[in-house]
Amino acid sequence: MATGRTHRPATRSRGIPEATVARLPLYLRALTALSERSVPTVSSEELAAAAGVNSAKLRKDFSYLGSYGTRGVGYDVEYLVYQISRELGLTQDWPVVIVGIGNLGAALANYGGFASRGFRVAALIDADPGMAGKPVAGIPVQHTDELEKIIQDDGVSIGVIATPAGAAQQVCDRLVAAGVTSILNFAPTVLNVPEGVDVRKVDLSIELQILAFHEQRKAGEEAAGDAGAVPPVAARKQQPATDQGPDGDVPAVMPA
Amino acid sequence: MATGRTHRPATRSRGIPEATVARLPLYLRALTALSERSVPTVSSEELAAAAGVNSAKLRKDFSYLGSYGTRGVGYDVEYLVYQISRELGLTQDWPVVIVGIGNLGAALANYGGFASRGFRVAALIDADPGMAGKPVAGIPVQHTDELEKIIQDDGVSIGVIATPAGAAQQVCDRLVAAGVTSILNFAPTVLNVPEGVDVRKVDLSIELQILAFHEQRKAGEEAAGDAGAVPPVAARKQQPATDQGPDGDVPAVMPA
DNA sequence: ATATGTGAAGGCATTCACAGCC
DNA sequence: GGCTGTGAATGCCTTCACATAT
Repeated sequence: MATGRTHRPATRSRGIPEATVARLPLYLRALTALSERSVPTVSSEELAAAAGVNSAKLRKDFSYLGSYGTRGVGYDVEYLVYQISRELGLTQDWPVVIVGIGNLGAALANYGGFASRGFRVAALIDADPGMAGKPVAGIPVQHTDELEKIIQDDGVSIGVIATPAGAAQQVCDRLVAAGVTSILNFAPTVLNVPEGVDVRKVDLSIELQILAFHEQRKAGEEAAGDAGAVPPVAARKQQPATDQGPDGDVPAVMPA
Repeated sequence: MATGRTHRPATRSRGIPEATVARLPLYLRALTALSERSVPTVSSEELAAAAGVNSAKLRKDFSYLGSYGTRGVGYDVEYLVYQISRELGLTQDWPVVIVGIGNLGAALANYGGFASRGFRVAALIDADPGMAGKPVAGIPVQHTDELEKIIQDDGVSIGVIATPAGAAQQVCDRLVAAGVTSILNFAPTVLNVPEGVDVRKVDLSIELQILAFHEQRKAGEEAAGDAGAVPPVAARKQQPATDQGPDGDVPAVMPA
């Protein structure tokens, strides 16, 4: 600790582990709920429970941000909300464009949690000329031709791709060429991007397949009958307190 | 155990690491594309590129499934498609219910990749009586009252929650009580489930916040051309913060 | 007395690099 | 020669357990 005073978040922010960054939004959500109930302080134990992680992990995570707690007491809710928001970059406004206004794109445009925290839908873009001008979630859809102009005019750096898989890479290329450096991809495709561009993907189909894998495992406890040489289970896994952790999972994906 | 070379035939359906399981769907998708183009074999290098991972990782992943490749040649596409499908449990049909047919639920119901591979939408469920009977994606929406009956009648073990955050835990409890053991949660809430139930979550807001974090870091780096040296204090966009912040403007709000 | 902050230990996952087989 | 399969090395993340602070 050495530094008894003067935290230096800027210096540390460089070294926050990815796994920790991925949990900060979770803590922030739990803290915001506490804040709305006017709870002044919270212990690592309580907050961890609310966020669905264990307390040691939470404390370690917070230690990367700085020493924001008080021993023997806990954490000041408002202060932590502010610190995490700042660390995540939510104290500024991020204009976002959504490309592909089908069912999913419309759902995203209507998603409340969007505007609520730092993000603002700057534009909705679709390739169908018939959609141009139509308002979705109160925002008029614009044609793909306008893509570059929109991004440059509004200084958009985050793009959401909700197009069919076949169009995704092309849209991605145009977004990147126009200046977007972070992409959230809902299309079931691997996107190729140049160095320096972050991509995160959300893939329904993959999530379901992972669930199916575990589901099959659960079911295959007494019926092993299937093609191939699926061997009988040798060591039965008793049902100990599976750490269950709502978390045993890795965030769906990592940046390319 | 570590001494000899435990000659064990490809019989390790048991120890597949989570990280590997999470990538199998990716490989499967790439392989399916190859299969459709009638490509007979593929090398780890090519397949890895298509899936967006590196080849050493892919080979290691496949080694957990067994020795399905041929040295000097590569992997047989059709054979691998089958093996991975089987491993993921996709050779059987998984009935799925979607609860919460708002914008998002409708988008999910319409999502093609659903039916295409092992999954079948068994029912759409919504709490709004006004929606009952209305067809979405060709499937009539049923009222929440029917939830238990549907799950039991169809033997549903996978449920998708696309309700508002406030309703998610309640829906989750009912799904679990009725027999569902795997849940895909789109609501921005931590779900509490008993042991043995798997939950995976998809959270737009969290993904955006993670992107914002990296985006902010990129922006902050532009100004600091050189790392390590003492950067100009004023160049940082970061706020001084450090003290109990009389606050400033905590962006009040939060989703649902 | 109580709860944080953190070295140290232990577990996983990724990457390396080469032996083994075609 | 070419490419897979895999021990070994490396690095990251989690968990433990306790010194430290209020």
